[in-house]
Amino acid sequence: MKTTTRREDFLQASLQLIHEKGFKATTMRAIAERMDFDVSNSYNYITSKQDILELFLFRISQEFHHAMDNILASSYAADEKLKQVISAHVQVSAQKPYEVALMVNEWRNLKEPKYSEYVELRSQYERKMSKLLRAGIKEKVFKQVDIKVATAVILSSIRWLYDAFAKSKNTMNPVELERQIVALIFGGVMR
Amino acid sequence: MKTTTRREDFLQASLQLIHEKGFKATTMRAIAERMDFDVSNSYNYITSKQDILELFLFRISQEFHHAMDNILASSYAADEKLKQVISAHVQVSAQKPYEVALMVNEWRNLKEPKYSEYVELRSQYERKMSKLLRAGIKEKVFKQVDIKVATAVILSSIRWLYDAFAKSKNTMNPVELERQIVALIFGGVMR
DNA sequence: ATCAAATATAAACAAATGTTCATGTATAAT
DNA sequence: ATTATACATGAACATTTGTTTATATTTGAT
Repeated sequence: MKTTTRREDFLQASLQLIHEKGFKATTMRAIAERMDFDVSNSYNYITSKQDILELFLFRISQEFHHAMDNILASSYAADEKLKQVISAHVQVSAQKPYEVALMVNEWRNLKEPKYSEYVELRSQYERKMSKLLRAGIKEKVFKQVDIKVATAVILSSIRWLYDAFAKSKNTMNPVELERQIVALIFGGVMR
Repeated sequence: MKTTTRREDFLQASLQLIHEKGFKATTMRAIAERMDFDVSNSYNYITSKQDILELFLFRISQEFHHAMDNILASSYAADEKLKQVISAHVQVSAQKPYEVALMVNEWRNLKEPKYSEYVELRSQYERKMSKLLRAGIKEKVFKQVDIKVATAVILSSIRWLYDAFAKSKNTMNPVELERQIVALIFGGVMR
């Protein structure tokens, strides 16, 4: 079977390099060099450098949205939903740390109109999280916290995950990690 | 009195622009244009573009370290210390949101040896937070959480603050914000 | 009024960068 | 064997970018 590997290899090399150096600092020549061919050949696989970024960013964003949508549409209680959202973040961060890294660090490098599109997706995701929290408060499973603050705190508190997995893919146990994080977000640090 | 305003104006314009566009995307010409003078004149105030970044980054980093050190050296209990660390983050983020933004987003653009220096400062800060948490667990005021995870979660959960203040300098009330965040980190979301 | 420091301009530079074009070679299906 | 498709090369391009150099003007203290 032909897995059209060449293009995928190129994209993986790009992803790796962008993660290492940042999007702006990653030159087309550097990617080509890592693939052991000339710069110009890169344009047989993509039509512009921006393409690479857009490709990864919108794909991984969609993945998060899908997970979130399925969880919200379930009949679980709000606390179980929140647990599952956290679980999804841990799992995606574990399986695709470099893509998540782009989501955290490189989305600013998108150009219009993709930039605005992406910012909107990001806002939508935040709104979905807010919705979950609001429901949980109404269900009386969550405290009466400020929704905006809680949304920011919770989403922000899991944004470092990709870094832990990017550094050590094997040593980390996603299941135990999830347990720890859920414990903290649910119950805080105080005894 | 002479407030040597010219250089400071230049640096403020730089900071503003870097916050807007990112360090790499901010050109010396763009800064000069905002100051209404020629590019070359910029080099009467700095010796290189890197200088600008280093200047802001190490200055603000020191500010956080100072605050943390004073808190750790106090005789407060661990939970009160943690509260004060959070308070310091809120205040610095409120007063210098653009500098904090650089700390979050642009430190990767430092070049060696400053890059390694900065990464070390960052690690030190994390270690100080871990120390605080470890003490709190021993004092039995904190739960027996995983120190590494708790450090990452807590520090990460307050990294968005600068953004809230950069967007709306006046509408945000730092005191109330601090209260909300402390409540979440101390007690979690569950009722 | 003089003189030094601060502030500004104009021109030029070397290097880096994304991208294109014309062309060539390997591969696999017909 | 022919042909279409995938994969590759080399040269060249127009811009952009950080920085330097030489020189001028403004400003404030003496």
